[in-house]
Parts: sequence; C-alpha cells; structure tokens
Amino acid sequence: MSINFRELHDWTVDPETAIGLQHQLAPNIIREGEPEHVEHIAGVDIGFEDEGATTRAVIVLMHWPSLEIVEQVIHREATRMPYVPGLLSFRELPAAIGAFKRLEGTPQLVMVDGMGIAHPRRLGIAAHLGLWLELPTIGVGKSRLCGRHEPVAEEKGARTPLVDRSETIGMVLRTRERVKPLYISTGHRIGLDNAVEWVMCCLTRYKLPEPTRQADRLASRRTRALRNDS
DNA sequence: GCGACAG
DNA sequence: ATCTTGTCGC
Repeated sequence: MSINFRELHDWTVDPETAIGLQHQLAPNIIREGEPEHVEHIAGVDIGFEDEGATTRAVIVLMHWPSLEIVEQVIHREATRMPYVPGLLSFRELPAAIGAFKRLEGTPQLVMVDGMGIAHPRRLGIAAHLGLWLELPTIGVGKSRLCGRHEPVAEEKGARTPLVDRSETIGMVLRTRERVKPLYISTGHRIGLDNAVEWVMCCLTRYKLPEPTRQADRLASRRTRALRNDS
C-alpha cells in the first residue's frame, strides 16, 4: 500500500526523549469521526522470537463485511528497544511499519492490539500508528494500562467507560460472556462510540474482533514454517 | 515513598 | 510478549 514514508522521528531513543515525543505528537490525534468507504480492515499484531531478539509483525487484511482474509504479511526485523510500560510503540512500531510497507492493499480502518489514547500521555501504540499511517485506527487492549472503571455487566455487549484524570479515554467492553472484557479506545480519526461499534461488528464467536484475532493467531503461533511475506 | 504497569 | 500439560466444556 502507499503510505507516508516521511520519518516522523527516530524510533531508537532514550525514555526521556520518547516521552517528549509523545507529548509533542498526542495533540495531533483526532478523536472523532468515522472511517469512510470501508472495503478492507486490517488487523495488526506483534510477536517475538529468539528470546526477544527478533520482532515479528503480522498484518491481516480482511474484506468488509465478509471478513474474508484477502492478504497477510509477516515481517521480521531486529528488536531495538526493551519493553517499558507506556513506551510500547517505540518497541513495536518499527516492525509494524515495515510490514505495512510490504502490504499491497490499503485498509480504511486498522485495529491494533494495545491502547489508543487510553495511555498516560494519550499516545498508545494504536494512536501512534494511526498518526504515522494517517488512517483511522482502533486500540484493542486485553488488559488495562491506566484509568479506572466500574465493573462490566456480564452480558455480551455490556460496556462501561474507562476514565483517567476525569477524562473518558476508552470503553471497557464485554465481547463474550464469562470472558475478561476488552479495553477499546480511539486510535486516530475515529470517535469512541464508532470504535466500539466497529469492534462489535467484527465479532464472531471469539473474544477478539476478527482482524486482531487473525493477526494474533499468526503472530503468536510457533516459530515453525512461518517465513516472511504472505 | 509505595504500588501499578498495553505487549 | 513468551515458556508450558492437562483439563473442563460446548
């Protein structure tokens, strides 16, 4: 796909610099709107190999609304940064961007495992990626990074706001009964309510919406016969 | 000062 | 994230 190859900033930086960049980039995030003319949705997930030395990014492109997989890319490169809570994007985005550069198709919406603006400085990995791609993105987290919330009702579809410093930064959503809820947040160019609806629309019989579930399936499976490219 | 802490 | 066996349930 054609994306902006303009370098926003360096990825290998010290923690203080990374935090400064987050403060600088966060104001550019657009927290409203909805994706238009959606024909394809992409799911992104990152995994590691060689005890963390290699980062593996997976992108699955699905047709909407059939949710059929139309393309998938697996891209590996050397890991540059350690995992630091709050600085996840600096560790995982270089590989994700490398994968997007190899993707032939173009999604109108991207779902990322991790937070969007539900982040201490409002720039989680989904928001950061959205800024880079200049595409609508949604953060689909499996656990909480920051913020507080009321217990979520048991039924599928039940939700409660995730609030941090008096600000609603996301929605805790029960995507299946008897399963831990997901933390949905705006990544970029989409409103929270729309983000939640898109996630609901991509649910089948599992906890995760199809785009991230399929990417997850490929990203965290054994190191086996998975080679680069599709 | 003491916890909490996406993947 | 990753390492890992069996086990419970539709």
